[in-house]
Amino acid sequence: MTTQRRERAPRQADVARLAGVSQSAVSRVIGGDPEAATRIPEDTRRRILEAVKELGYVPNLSARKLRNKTNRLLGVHTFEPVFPHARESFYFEFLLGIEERAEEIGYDLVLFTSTGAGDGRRRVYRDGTNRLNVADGTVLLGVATDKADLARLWQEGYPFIHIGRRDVPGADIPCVVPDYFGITGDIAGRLAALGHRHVAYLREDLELEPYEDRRRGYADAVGRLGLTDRSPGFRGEPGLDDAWLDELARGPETAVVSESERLAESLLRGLRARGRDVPADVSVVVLEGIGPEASPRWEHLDIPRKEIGRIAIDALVAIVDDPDARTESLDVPCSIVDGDTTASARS
Amino acid sequence: MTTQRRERAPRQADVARLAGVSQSAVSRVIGGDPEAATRIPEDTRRRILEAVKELGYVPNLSARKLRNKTNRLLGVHTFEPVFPHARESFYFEFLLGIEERAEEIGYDLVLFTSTGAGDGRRRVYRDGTNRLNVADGTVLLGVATDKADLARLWQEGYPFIHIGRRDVPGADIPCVVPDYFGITGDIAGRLAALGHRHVAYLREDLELEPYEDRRRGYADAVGRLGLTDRSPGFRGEPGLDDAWLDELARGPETAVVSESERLAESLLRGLRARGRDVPADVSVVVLEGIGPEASPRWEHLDIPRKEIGRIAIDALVAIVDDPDARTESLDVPCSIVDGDTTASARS
DNA sequence: GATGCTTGCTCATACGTATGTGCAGTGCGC
DNA sequence: GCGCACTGCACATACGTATGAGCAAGCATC
Repeated sequence: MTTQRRERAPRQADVARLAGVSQSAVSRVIGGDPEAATRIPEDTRRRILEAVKELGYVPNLSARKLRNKTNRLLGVHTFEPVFPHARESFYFEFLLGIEERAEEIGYDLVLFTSTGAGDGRRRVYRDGTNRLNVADGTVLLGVATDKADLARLWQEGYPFIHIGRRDVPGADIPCVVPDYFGITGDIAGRLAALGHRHVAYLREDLELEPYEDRRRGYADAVGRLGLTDRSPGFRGEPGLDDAWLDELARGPETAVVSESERLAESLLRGLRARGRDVPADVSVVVLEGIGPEASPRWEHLDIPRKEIGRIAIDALVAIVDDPDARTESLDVPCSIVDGDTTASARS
Repeated sequence: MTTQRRERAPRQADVARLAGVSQSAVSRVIGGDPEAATRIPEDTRRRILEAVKELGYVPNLSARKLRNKTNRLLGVHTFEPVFPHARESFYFEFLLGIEERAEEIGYDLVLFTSTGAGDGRRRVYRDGTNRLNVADGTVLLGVATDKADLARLWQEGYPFIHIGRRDVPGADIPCVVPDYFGITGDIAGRLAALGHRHVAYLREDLELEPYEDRRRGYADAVGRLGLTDRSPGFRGEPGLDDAWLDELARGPETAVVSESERLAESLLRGLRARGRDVPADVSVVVLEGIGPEASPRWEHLDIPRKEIGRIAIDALVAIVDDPDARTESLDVPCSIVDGDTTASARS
């Protein structure tokens, strides 16, 4: 092994010349092709490996990928900045799972992170070029998903999977998604089991797919369980106003499902201002992962993010291995974290 | 543009067939080769671009890189986890500068982030393969730099630059480094200008390159300015003990340079316990970027991290463009942030 | 001693792109 | 009516790797 800095990277042909064999012999030894490797005797094999060391040969990944169509490199692309802190704590656990699983199965990870447009949004395509294709496949994340990019990736046949459900007309985007539909149904069921018959729903002013699933799951359960909900949120109106708080304080409702901690907090303030409390008069469940430091200890939905990250990698690898395999969206069960904000219905 | 999902990615040859030209004509139109493009009439050009749209052609980056040896992709590799929060705030600004500058000059960024070894350290090589070589060059960061990796990259001739000085015997690693030597000299100069003649130095128990530079810069200035320093830190002993605090409280020293805020804080406590205060009796300057919320407002060293990130990209691109250009380490001037912890020497 | 199997390789080719060279056709000058 | 420059492409090749096919030598078998 020379300590000289090289002028040109050596290729297999150089190794071959030094070892006195052909380039293909080198390739077989390097690649560890198991069937053919046995046909190369230990002696030749050693000569080749010595030449590799001597020249400091390192395989050219681009050539490999061109030939093999595979790299053992998986990408992670976020449609919004990863570096900025704001959303980071939310995505952190996904990334942990992704990283963990990728390493377990011997894939390397690259994180794509350039901003093509000037608007801070991450885009996949930059003047007609798909940067992702240096990796065998990519996990996509982020609320600000660019659907045009998604559609194009799908149409292009590039192997990818999206964390969180995203619908694109005409394409069926492979996703791994928290089972919001099921868990909001379970939450309604739990409230019903506590004796609550009149319930309400607090809706955020956002029309993203994850919210749709929660709303459908809740509505489905309300119907199935014969509950009554006359809240604005249930009818499709976001927010929480004084008129509705007045009505809630007077009315028969004994339980509320809130799409966010923020809404739940103003609900709590509003109720207390009207002489009512949680959970004595009204039970509250929050549909969002919230930190352990929250007060009160909201009963809430927990998304198994790390697990989802791991599942995303497995699903992606399946797609990479067989691009024709139709991958349906994968639902991952969520759980309910007990808190201090639910109780039996007052009789 | 068909909305069908494709079986196989179209190549330039497919586009050429559809447009009734040769593959090379397609390449010239796509690549925008300016000299040759003029020789292709608008009509043919349009036919080709239409075929590109029709087939949804996207260039193959691996083939391009194999042929061109360039991607317009730059890598960022951290020798320690990026995702975990601990060190993040420190590296955050570097990354901002890197990202900003890369975008300005039309390069895309990929962040390498797999852990080869089980010890959580990021390594560049994974069973003899250098993952970085999917990018044209890479910016390396992190305190836990693996010097063996660095040496191998250098020997391999791979274009890279390290943020922060790192010395490897036999190789000269291209670095962009905060000019600790210069700025600690300036700090000593500033103290001298305030009339301090007897000074002291508080040393961390770490032997990393950045600390060496600060120590050399300080020592050099002390000698040059004719100051006196009889502190353990100046002699090479780390830490701060009661014996020394007693001596400092009694002795002639009127100014202290501290390698960290942590040390400065215990210094402050020790002095106050002995009836002395900062800056009335002793001036203190801290050699580390500290948050604005610190109290007292330490006079301290400021590292222009974003600027360093930007410079790293420019230096890297220079190396990528001409691998033979010997890139000396780049010193980036630091500045002193005024605080409430220095004053003129008591007379 | 002809046949066939095994060993230990080499040869040739394909992956998709970019580019130097070449060549047929057209228009112009004389 | 011929030479010449210019236009508008096509042809061929190289980048570095992996792999199916093939081939010579050696050995065993009948």
